[in-house]
Amino acid sequence: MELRHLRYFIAVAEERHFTRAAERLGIGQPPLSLQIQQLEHEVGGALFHRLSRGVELTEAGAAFYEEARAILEATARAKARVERVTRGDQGQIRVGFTGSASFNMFVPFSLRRFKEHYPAVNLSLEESTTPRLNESISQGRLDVGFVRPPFPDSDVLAVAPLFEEEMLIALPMAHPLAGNDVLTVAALAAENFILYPRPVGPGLHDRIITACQRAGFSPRIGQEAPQLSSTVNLVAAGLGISIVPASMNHVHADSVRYLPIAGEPVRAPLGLVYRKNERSAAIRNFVAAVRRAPRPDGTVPVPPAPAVASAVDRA
Amino acid sequence: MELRHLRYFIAVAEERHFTRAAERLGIGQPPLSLQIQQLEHEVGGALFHRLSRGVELTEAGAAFYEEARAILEATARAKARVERVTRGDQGQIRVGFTGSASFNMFVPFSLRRFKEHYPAVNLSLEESTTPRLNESISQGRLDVGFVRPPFPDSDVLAVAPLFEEEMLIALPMAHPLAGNDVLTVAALAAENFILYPRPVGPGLHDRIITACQRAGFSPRIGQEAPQLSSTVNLVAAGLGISIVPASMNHVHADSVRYLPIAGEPVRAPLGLVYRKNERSAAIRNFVAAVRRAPRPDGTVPVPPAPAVASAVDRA
DNA sequence: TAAAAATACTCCATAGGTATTTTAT
DNA sequence: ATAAAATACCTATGGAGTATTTTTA
Repeated sequence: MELRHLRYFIAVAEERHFTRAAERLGIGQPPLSLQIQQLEHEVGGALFHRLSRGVELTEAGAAFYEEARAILEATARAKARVERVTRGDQGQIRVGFTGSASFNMFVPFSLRRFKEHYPAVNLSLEESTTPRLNESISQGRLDVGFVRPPFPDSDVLAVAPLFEEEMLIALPMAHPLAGNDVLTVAALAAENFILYPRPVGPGLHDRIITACQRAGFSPRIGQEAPQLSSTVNLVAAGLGISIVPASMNHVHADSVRYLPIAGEPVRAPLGLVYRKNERSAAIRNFVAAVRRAPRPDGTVPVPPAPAVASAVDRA
Repeated sequence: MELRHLRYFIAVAEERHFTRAAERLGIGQPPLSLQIQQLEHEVGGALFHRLSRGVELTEAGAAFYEEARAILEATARAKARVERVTRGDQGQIRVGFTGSASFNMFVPFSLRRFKEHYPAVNLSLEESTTPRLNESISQGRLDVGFVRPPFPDSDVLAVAPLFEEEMLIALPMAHPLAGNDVLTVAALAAENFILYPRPVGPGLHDRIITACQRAGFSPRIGQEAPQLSSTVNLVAAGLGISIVPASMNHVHADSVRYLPIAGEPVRAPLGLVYRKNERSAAIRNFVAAVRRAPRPDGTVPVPPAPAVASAVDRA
């Protein structure tokens, strides 16, 4: 059986007339008769009663008509679905992000923008650390990730650097230094730093350590936080100070004072990681849409110096 | 697009290998490649990623695979359904019966027997008068009918006479004649008869009138009942007497006395009406099953004299 | 470089066309 | 008697076979 048989059968069933059905199909009546005979032989029963003025459906034919219609409609649906998935209008994207990225409104805003353009694409979200996200994406458990440095230099992963935001010094409101408008990093030499373990976010961790060492001291870790988002909670509780991305400055805004760093700024880049050889149009559309999304105020659009130009953004 | 494309696509999708899929399909690899290319062109998107070691499904291909499987399964189902309907194992039969037929257990018993043999056939039931049933069946609103005489002599209708049951005299328990074991029709000459209008059931009506006239009188109609089933109710209420099929003798058994007729018996035939040129296997099976069904006790199996042998039972 | 898919071509099975016969009312 | 489907026969599209080249990792 072929779909041709179903198309021909439906024409005859609807015209109740072989000759008219043949005209409608743009073929002759004899080949149509033959195809219907083939079909009747294959399904094992007569589909039409031959009358002197045309034909009528048998009981079996009436049953077959419903099925045949449904089958042809299913093929049209299948075709349309391939087209949509191919264009990227339909599909599934598994999006990962680090805790610190989720505080920057760029992430939810760019997700929303994408959803507006591609409403039939399903986005599933997952939060993890930058190293775990890179691992998940290269292994195919996730498709894209909003990550912090270090950006992976791998055969399978590509990174679109999105922007860099300033990092701010976070102090308890009651802290003696909280009255200043700006602070040098050097002024923090005697403070207790609150930091998360380096593997959780090696990029920002290293930038903080480096900034301190440039200022002439090694930061004293007063308390380790499980991850970036909880450092601010510990600062608010008065357990120490920290240096965090500017986008966190709305967290505990009443009990934590966020001060700009005087002199050499410390910056927190944000990047979008994806697979270099990704073929899903939906995912490619997503990457393109995020790259085009407007950057938040007060961020540096393109990475100025330390970007690894080679491995980045080649897909 | 043809089902061939779907069959080939599914083979490649499952083997993830053109050459192996071609072997499985019993064709060569080049024609398979061509068919898949045609399919990809028609659906407007790539269905496979060509790798150095075989192929893998694209996102669109994975979506198409589900649809293709469903379509092939639907064709198999459609085929099976035609076979079942053709064999008469599946279908719909609209069964009519007169009120008096429904009192004879033969009707529900033969319906149940049929249902046991053909559980997938749907029986819909409808009660009406014999003339209306004949009309409905010849016009295609019903398929078969358990009817009383007169059996139709028509170009489109056939009748299978099933059996004849005795008719009994029904008297109120308090009636002076109720003490007898049998009664002649002549003994009823002075009674008030309860009868339904002739058009409702002309066959039994005429038999009662004829029996009375043979006994030398015209029955006096004391009360007209709307239909046969309600005559017994009126007899039970003491409004008169009647002559009814023996199968009604369990109705109002406490307040109505049913007496055999002495001498020439009055009989009530039951027949199954259907369309002579019926092609539905389910309906033909139904007619055959009912004809074969065992007759109730105390009935005359075949019609002895007045059957119209010509028009009956030719389908 | 090796495995496998894509081309290039040839062939033939069969869908479709034309002419005619058979069937059903 | 007539409309319409079936049959007979012919044509040609395109599915499938064989040989070879190109592609991909």
